[in-house]
Amino acid sequence: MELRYSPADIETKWQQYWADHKLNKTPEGITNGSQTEGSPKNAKKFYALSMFPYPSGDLHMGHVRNYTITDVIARVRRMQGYQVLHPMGWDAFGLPAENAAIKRGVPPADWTLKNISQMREQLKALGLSYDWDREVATCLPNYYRWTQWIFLQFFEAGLAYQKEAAVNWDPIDQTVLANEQVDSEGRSWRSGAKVERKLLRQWFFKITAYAEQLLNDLDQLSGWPERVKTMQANWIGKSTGAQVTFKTEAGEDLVIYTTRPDTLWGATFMVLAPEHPLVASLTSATQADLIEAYQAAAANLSTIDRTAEGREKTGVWTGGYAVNPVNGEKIPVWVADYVMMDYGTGAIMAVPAHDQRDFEFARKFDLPIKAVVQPEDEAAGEAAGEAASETIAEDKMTAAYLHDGVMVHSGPLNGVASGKGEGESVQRAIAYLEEKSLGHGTTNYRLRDWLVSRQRYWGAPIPIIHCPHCGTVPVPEKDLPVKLPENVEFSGKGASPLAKVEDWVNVSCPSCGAAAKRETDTMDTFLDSSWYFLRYADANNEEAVFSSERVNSWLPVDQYVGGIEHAILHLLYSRFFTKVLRDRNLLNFDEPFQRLLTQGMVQAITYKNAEGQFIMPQDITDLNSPTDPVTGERLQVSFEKMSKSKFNGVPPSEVLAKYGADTARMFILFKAPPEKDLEWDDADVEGQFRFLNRVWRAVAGFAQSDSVSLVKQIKDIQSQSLSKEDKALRKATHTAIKEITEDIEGDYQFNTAVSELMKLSNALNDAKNKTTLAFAEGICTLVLLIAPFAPHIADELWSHLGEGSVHQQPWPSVDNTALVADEITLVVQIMGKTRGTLQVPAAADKAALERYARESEVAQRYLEGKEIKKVIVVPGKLVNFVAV
RNA sequence: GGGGGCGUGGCGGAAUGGUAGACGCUGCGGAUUUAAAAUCCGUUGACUGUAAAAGUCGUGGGGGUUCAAGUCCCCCCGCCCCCA
Repeated sequence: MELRYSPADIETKWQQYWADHKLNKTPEGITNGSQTEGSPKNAKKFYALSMFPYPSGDLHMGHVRNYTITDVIARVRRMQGYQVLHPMGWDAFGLPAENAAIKRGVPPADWTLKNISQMREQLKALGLSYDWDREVATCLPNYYRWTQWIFLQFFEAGLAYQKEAAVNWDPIDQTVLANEQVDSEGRSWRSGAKVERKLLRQWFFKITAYAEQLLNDLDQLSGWPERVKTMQANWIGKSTGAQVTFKTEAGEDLVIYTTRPDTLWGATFMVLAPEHPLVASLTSATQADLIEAYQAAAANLSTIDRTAEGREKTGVWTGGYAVNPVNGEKIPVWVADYVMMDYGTGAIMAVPAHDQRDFEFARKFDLPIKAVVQPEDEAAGEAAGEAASETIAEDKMTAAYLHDGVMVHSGPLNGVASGKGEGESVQRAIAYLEEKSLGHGTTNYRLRDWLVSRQRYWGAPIPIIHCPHCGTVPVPEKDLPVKLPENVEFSGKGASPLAKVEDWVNVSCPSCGAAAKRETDTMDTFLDSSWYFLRYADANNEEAVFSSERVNSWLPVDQYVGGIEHAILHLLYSRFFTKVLRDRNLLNFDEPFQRLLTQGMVQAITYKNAEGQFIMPQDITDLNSPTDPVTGERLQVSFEKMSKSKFNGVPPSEVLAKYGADTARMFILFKAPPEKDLEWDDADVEGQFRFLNRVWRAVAGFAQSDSVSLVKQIKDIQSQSLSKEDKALRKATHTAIKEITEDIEGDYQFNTAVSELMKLSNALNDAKNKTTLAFAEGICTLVLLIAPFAPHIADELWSHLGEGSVHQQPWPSVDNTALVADEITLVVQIMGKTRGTLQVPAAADKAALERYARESEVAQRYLEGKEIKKVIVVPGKLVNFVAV
């Protein structure tokens, strides 16, 4: 055995061994009455999953971190005797492939498949324990056939529909986007372009039908980070309130939605969205031109622009009025773009005294303000930062009054406490409205239906045929998949490239046989990724989307790992799909991902000049005191997410070539807790490499000594009969087992798990006698414990110690007798301050501990001349004297 | 404005209410070496102090609970994320 650790010599060897011996194959059950092949029925199962990557062609450090985390979990579970499903695949549809086709003329399929095989090799080089037999790629017909099939399930269930709507248009990618795919600044999640508004006929999925479930079932997700659940809840945006029917002068019903029906008596005007259907009939002849111009201007603005806080309010009076049903007051109806047609009813009553946006609008257009909530007393008014007088003076208000108080000028609500609680104003108002048949309590969601069609080529074609006679006809199941044609021209402009492929578009109607046309839009790639985790359970099924039995036995995913950027998008869509497929009786669980870990970013150091430009490190003379190569000014140093544009990317291939996969894995796990951002540091990588070298030398030294024969006797070891030193070593060994097992089974504290490996390694190196049974046990345990983290070196070392692959050995178990110490360190405190420690027998009882402490030199010194008031004895820990 | 998270040495980070800073990196000193790399040993919160000791302060700031607070409670400051 080599005394020098050389990862290049062992890593590919073991990767080949694992593949040859099918170590990572998902266990297959036995086919009999109750069990289906491929389903984990008897044993405990564990489904470990990383979010699958887009095959860009190159693995980056974020991937390495994500997959290493899941791999450690999968490997530990296997050693613990679980049946493990740990698959990998490709989120392979998407725009980069199409852009490559436009730029370089490479067919998207070729480009994608080449990238996949390249990245697959990179993944294999990391020693990730995937069952490659279950690999999926969403761009292959044997996968997207079933994506199309699922689309038809949605269609059949009435959850997929077409409608004409003002949608988000990405001018760079030349396609529409769902609301979730536009950030808070109105930019595309992919291209970063400012999205535009366009009126288009598009396909939608009725995710709003599941809004309530998607919100409520968040409670089931105890293994999810709180902030992800909060983000989803915010996105769904449930609000409760009431719909109230006003009457226009012409006698038409004008229904508004409000979360504060109790303030109805304070409504002084109304506002309609520019798109509201009643605008035309309400508009007077004199206002018509102004209104039309305003509508035209609003049509070009995105939701984000229209609702931005602090934006100057705009609006136009229609010239019309409506009647407030609770008090018969006639109030003017305005049109303004801060009211959205697709939220609530597209119409609001404006209560400027108690709504900030209404307040700003009223002040700008000099509309009346009427307060109907008054602070309960002066103190409340002052505390709230409002007018200090007992009553709010409408003419002096500088902001809407949003705090609690008492209802006034509100007919039946006068004197009632304002608020949403039991018996408070909001509930009383709803009861009143319902009693008088003026309105009713209702619930509203911010969540909108999911726009799923895209005007691009490289996606799953929507399996629909448009027939002039039969209308929208689903492609019959037997005709799936609707394959993407290959003879396509890519221009990157205008409609979907599919529209120009005549022989593909023109088909006969499956229903009546007449000449008809295929739908030329493809599906949002988020559909592909909303069910891939189900397909892994039965990845090679040619007959069905999956066997329900297999899916029900493997799912839910026990541990899902991915980036926080999918907190809403992918995770919300996947939850929605799961619920719909459950309601189609295809599976029997509510939530797809039991536990979720959102790993932090991988960052590296960047240098920025005063203009905010990133400077390449190789242009900087002295990295310890970096200055601008041109101006000589001091550069700003910070850690940012790795990227080419910031000149701080570290390609995984470089690290693998220099140190090997095991070092890369260990470094990434050790450097930071998984959910926190990780700062790349070459010196720390070096440190990990040194650590693996120490492990190698320690084990190699032992394996070459005569003591290696002791390995067979380890199972007979008994702490009781050992020397003091061996006992201590054995305690270190079993402490490591205990701590590492707990770190992994608990909150995935890989950083502390690795530090425990280091402690054990240190204890072994410090051992004076390296020929003992306790030492042999320590060495073998170290190799077993390090196996999930650094799988190659562990297998190489194990091959010199034991039989078979280390990854097929059982995870070590703690011998509690080894953890018992003969002596403990007793802390002596005086008045709560630690003054010293002493070694005492572990078996000492409270009285004995107090006696030891009292007689100790430190206590004598500190307690001299003082009176002991009280003694606190914490067994096994400390004695504290309270003395004056 | 609302919600969530965070604040600990030169750095990354550890600490069931019980010795703060585990483990690692960096720095410093030393051994080995013709020299270097590699390796090994020691040291590395601040301050006071010494021959050796020993002591004081210290987990963003201020208060509180407790024999004992990084940890629990109240107020404040700063940073990050999400939603408006």
